[in-house]
Amino acid sequence: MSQHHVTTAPAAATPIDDEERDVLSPNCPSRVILSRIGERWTMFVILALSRAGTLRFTELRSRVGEVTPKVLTETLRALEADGLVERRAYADSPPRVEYSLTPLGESLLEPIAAMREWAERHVPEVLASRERATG
Amino acid sequence: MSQHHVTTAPAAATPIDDEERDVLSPNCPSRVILSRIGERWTMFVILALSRAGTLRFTELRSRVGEVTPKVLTETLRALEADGLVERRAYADSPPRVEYSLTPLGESLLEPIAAMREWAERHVPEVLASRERATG
DNA sequence: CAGGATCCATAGGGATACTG
DNA sequence: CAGTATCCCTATGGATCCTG
Repeated sequence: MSQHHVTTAPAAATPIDDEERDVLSPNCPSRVILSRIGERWTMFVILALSRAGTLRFTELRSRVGEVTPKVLTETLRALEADGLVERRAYADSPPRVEYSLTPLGESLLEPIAAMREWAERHVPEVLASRERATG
Repeated sequence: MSQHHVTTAPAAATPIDDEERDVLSPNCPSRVILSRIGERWTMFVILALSRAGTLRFTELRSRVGEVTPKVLTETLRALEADGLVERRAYADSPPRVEYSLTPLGESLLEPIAAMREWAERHVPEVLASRERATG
């Protein structure tokens, strides 16, 4: 993620008729979002929050059961940085922090649902095919 | 990927009210497909094939410009194993191999489109947010 | 042409232990 | 409670060179 691959062909008349090339850019919309939701715990966090509305750090953890705090924190920070999740910290003692989806995060639920539907309908075939291939 | 987490609760009245837990299974439909399309070159290959219909190995490469043959091969093999891409080899000389989407692969274009639309509409916000966060 | 074979770098994830 | 702080490991992806 630290590479830039500066495709800055300056003012030269670069014929950008093809959207194909776009897919390769680190800033390609699809890539940005797909690489984000493709990460290990992202989907879980988003779906958990979409159901619960609001969850505290430990609640989130307990729904997974296997995430280490470090990794969960990283996931949440990334989602927060992307504006998909809101982190609200209260100055209580003991500390209390609540996570929830932002409107932007909620808007993502729709394409996610489409993907899930496809997955539920077709992944059995994928798995079968995969098994045939590897044995 | 070697775990199974066989969710085959036979006849036992296992209260599978929560789909949440499912997300964690390696065989969770969503995870299967998301981790596949989340891989570095998968989307590119699928989209390229969806436009061209059929492409040879080198044609595919030239559309990317940066994939090494090894990685492209791995990507294609994975897609093939999943039944999303068809590989047709002709016994010519020089060798000729053509890749295309299977019907299953084509059916995936729909949810992908939904995701792309969301991405194109909202990723600017994500990027802006991301910039605000990291500076 | 369409890869196979090798070697290598790194990042994503994880295990553990500790703290404001 | 809600995280830090460390150390560590493997898989993914890449660079290179070679070949049926």
